[in-house]
Amino acid sequence: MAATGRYDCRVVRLVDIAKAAGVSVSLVSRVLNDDPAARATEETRRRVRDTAAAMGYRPHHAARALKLARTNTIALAVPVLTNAIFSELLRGVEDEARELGYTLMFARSESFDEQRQMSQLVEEGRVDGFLLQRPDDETDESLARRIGNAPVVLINSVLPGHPGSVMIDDHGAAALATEHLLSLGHRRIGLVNGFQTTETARRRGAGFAQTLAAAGLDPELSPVTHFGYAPESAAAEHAVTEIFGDDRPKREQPTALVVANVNAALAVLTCLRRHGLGVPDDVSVVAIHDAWTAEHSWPPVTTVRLPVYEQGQTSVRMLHDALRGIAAGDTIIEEPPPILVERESVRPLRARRTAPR
Amino acid sequence: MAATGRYDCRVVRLVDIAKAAGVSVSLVSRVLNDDPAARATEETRRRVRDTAAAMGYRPHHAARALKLARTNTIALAVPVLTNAIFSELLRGVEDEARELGYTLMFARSESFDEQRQMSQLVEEGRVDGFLLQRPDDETDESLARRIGNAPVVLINSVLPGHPGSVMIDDHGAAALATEHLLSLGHRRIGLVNGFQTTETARRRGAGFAQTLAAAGLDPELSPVTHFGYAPESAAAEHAVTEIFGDDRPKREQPTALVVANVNAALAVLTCLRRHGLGVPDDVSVVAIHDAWTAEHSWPPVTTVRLPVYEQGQTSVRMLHDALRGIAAGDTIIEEPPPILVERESVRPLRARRTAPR
DNA sequence: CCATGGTGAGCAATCGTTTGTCTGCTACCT
DNA sequence: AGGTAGCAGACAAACGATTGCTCACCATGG
Repeated sequence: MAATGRYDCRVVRLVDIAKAAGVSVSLVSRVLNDDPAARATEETRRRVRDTAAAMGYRPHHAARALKLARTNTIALAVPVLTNAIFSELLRGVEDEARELGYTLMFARSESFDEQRQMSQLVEEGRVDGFLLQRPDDETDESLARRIGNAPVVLINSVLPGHPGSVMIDDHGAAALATEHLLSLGHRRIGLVNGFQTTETARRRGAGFAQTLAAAGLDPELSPVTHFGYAPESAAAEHAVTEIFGDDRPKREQPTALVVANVNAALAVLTCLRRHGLGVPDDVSVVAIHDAWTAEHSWPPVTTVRLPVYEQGQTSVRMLHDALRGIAAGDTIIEEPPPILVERESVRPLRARRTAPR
Repeated sequence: MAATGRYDCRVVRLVDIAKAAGVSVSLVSRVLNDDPAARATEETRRRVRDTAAAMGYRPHHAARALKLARTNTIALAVPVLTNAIFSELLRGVEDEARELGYTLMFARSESFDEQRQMSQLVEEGRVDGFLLQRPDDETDESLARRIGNAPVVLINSVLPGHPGSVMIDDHGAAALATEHLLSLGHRRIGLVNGFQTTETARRRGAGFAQTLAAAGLDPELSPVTHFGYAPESAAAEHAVTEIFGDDRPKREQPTALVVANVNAALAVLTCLRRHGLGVPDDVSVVAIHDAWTAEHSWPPVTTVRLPVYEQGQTSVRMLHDALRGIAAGDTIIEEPPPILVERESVRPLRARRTAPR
């Protein structure tokens, strides 16, 4: 047997099994694939299966993909991999992909650009389709071009004219966070939100605003910022400066903050401290999304946990359906519902250190 | 044109270009691949290239992989993706992979097991080889079985008998952290280390111990724990309890801690607080590896930054060499050297709140 | 006794590329 | 003028798996 390169890669092929079992290649293929057209005695089938197992046969992926025009591989493309929230999504995606027989390939959205479109993965026959979480700063036109007409399910994002988005209950999560603060007596609440261009920010902003309105509060007293979540950038600093800076009279400053993303919340904590504001003594903080980092910040952050694992599962199922020609509409994961995880970054308003009323 | 499924996937093939340009398939292939055996006039070449570009030709990956027995794809398998340190490694791997013409595929080490061996990826012809960071809790035998005889470069780990590991300067990093604390007057220093079975923990432990020994210190005063880094587990709690628990007389407790991993350091901060120990007032903390989370903890953690980006690059180059039959030995990335990033978790010993000596 | 049909299995084309070999043709040398 | 060298390009066989079709054999029924 010839070795390819320095590694002894003699792979077992159908023809090897056929020879060993004394049957034809096509019969081996049919038996191993449980093809109903396979005409063989039970004894022959067993012999084929046994020799295949004994020789350690693995179907050659490229050959099969070439013949079937199907790779049984899907890609998951997200803006950043190193994100504690993403790990939940990944678990769901991975579990469901395995369940449905897909191999999973990861990619960072950023590793694609005008040169290297994502649709290339499909055109080149590397993957059948992909799950995509849209980067915050990309225009509709650019995204549409990168997607081409490849089968795509969008995660936490939408594209006008594109069917198949999977969202979570951003509205409900923001409402739950806001209600929690309201129930503790807070009346001036700020929202540190993501970029206004993103669908999640819109939905979280709406949940926040509607909850305040339902409580009969004046939106003027509820500052909202839109600087995104990236902890490396000065996003949090901008947000905190805008809300607690000198432009705003002290007595109009919020006593509590809803931060639309737990990673951003960690940066917000640092900035609040720099501004001389204590958490929770001066400002209470609730973040949307739960992650292990929220437990290890100071103070540990109260969060709203969302069903991200289930979102991952559903995304794969939707792509699977799309690949089989079953059109899918947009989906919002509402089960299980958002849950409040109470930690130490929140305190009732009356217990504030400086101003009891 | 027939559409596969509901998506219009008419891919452009060589034969389409050949027909359009009025030449044979083989000539198109040769021209597009710059095959020196291509015999064609400059004019023909241009015509072929132009029509290929105009028709948006993408070579079909599976067909090429089948013919060439080479995928130009490598996989990166790490225990956890959601790790701020990993993002640096990933950047390096991705950049170098693109440079050398490889497509990158990610996998979590955990998604492989006795059923689904990693070597399957190679046997099935999905990837040419992979980069693997060994999970902390796997035995040599199990790992060797999962790898099979596939081309693998190990990252931050070793396997007896396996050539080709890429390490960073763990020894130097631990030494630098320890020296920093020594230079500030600390004499009783603890090490919160990873599992004793891992190579990185051994090397960091050695750097720590040698530095202390060189300073003429008694190792008995330097407690070392081996509970790993996972922030979800009780690893940090075990470590802090072992070092600062009641078993150890108060006066023998360390005044400073080297934590072998920045993620673990965040958990350690939380545990120290729970034990009533202030950082840096009662205990100074230096962590190995730098990450954005270290800036946003309380207090921000002093770290040792390591050249993880370069490690990623080198790993890909080593795998590339191995695939071309160039045997590679083990490598330690020593350039650039470890750098101390000073933040607020460290204070000179004489300035301690409680004990001036 | 012949037609029919079911059973067990093999033949051969095909997926899109690559690559060794072959075929004309022109031009040049002697 | 005949032989040959060199050039432009086509032909065809792979790579490994899938699948429609064919084929031989045997039993059964009319």
